[in-house]
Amino acid sequence: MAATRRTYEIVLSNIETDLRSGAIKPGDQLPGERALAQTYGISRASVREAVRILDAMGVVRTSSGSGPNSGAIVVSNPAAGLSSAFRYHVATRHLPVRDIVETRILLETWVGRAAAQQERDGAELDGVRGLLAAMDDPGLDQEIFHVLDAQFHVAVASLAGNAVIETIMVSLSQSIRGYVNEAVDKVVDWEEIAVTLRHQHHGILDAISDHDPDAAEVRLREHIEWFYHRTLSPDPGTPAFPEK
Amino acid sequence: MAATRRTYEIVLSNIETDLRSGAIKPGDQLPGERALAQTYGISRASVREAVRILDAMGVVRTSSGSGPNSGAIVVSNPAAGLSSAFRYHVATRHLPVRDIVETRILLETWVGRAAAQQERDGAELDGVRGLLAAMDDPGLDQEIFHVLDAQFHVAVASLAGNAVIETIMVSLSQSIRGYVNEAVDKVVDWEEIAVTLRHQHHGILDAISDHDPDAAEVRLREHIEWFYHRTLSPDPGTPAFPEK
DNA sequence: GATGACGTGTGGTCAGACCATAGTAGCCCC
DNA sequence: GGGGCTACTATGGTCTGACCACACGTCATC
Repeated sequence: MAATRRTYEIVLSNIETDLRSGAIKPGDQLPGERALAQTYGISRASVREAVRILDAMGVVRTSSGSGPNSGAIVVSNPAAGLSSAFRYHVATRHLPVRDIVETRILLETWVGRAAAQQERDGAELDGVRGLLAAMDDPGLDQEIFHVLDAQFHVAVASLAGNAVIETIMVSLSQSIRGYVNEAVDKVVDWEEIAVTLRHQHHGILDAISDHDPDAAEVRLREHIEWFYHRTLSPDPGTPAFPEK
Repeated sequence: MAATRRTYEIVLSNIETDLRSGAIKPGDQLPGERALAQTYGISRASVREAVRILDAMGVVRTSSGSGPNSGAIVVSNPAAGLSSAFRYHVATRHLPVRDIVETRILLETWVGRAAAQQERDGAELDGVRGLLAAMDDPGLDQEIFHVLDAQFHVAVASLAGNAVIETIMVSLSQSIRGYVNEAVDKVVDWEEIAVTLRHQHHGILDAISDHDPDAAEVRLREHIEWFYHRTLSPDPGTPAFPEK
């Protein structure tokens, strides 16, 4: 059975080939399901199964209606597919949360070092500073805080200039989002934690701004490890999330 | 439209919840499509779309027939889902091959250092040595060489003991497999390249065996960079693969 | 020019039919 | 009792057709 090619794979491999050759690219509208079914001589249901997979992988987004924004539009959203995959496999315990955090530390510290070593004009960090300023609002809703926090890490990652590492970082962060939210809901001293996080963020951005890669690395490592121990690993003996 | 929950997502979220809670785990057989459709009060087609996604993510594998091995069986194959996602997004040029190689270098050197620092009994590297011995066969088919090469890297990664990094490494490697194969088919001095690769592999394993993380890191970096320059980047001006 | 109605093509979902596959149970023979 | 064969059943895989909601574009009317 594994050796038999599924019908929907015809669509998948053709679309991958077209993406690769540049015949279709992000922003383009694919032919409709009925048209693709006719083109490949298969049923519309098989086309739909292929499109479902592409949708889950972040390659297309679909919407009904008519006009140029309808149907399957090619997009570039790798973090969608990757974070889903990570999430399922965390749930199966095949990818332990502890390993995810360790991987995040590796990637984030690399990103911090790289960002600290980049030449840049003074205005380039203004967007990041704006994020930190928004996060410094003491009355900020906890959920918004986390959204901004994620945006801060993405912004730092994009400074480093490696799209793959940025994507993996985002995906890993999103894959444990649910567990983190649950853990944060249980802590009694969220305000105290937020104060420390804000302080750590500023330290990280200062290190990058000051072109100090060693400080950036140390501070990012401390930041992630500290938050991990305060939330996902409060007690070494009582994991609140899938562990092997 | 994005705010409206798709019917198949009911199945997806329920299965993720069950995985997370341990109610189902790898090896288990899911209820049949018709049974799931009845359970959730939806059509079988919607169930199929959910199962397609899980299949693509490496969470289930499906086969027809009857008995305990039929239907959708839960598996743990994260590299399947991740490498597909990477591959599509390399094809869209959103994830440049150059960034993938840089990420591989970061992960492989980390793995090499970690493996070199692990305590182990002498027999633990025998499997890896066996791989290198197999690769040293001068008459080895090129395709088999690459299979063994990939196994070598996986074996080194598993020595380091981080399942997430190992999975990402495998996925990244697989995502550019096609481009590498095409590039290798074009080189005229494959035998010369293979001799160098064999030499590099032995050096890497020696460094790990000798508990020398610095040497392991240096040799892994050289190994990947050298191969990249000899194959995927022969001429800086003529990329043979999607680049931005 | 603005608004509303209509038509068309889109994806989303459902139901049903049929096929190939893989196991299991039952029956028959040695 | 064991082995082989057949029939049955449940499985996924694929196809067909129907219907719905949606979004746009066109045309007619004010």
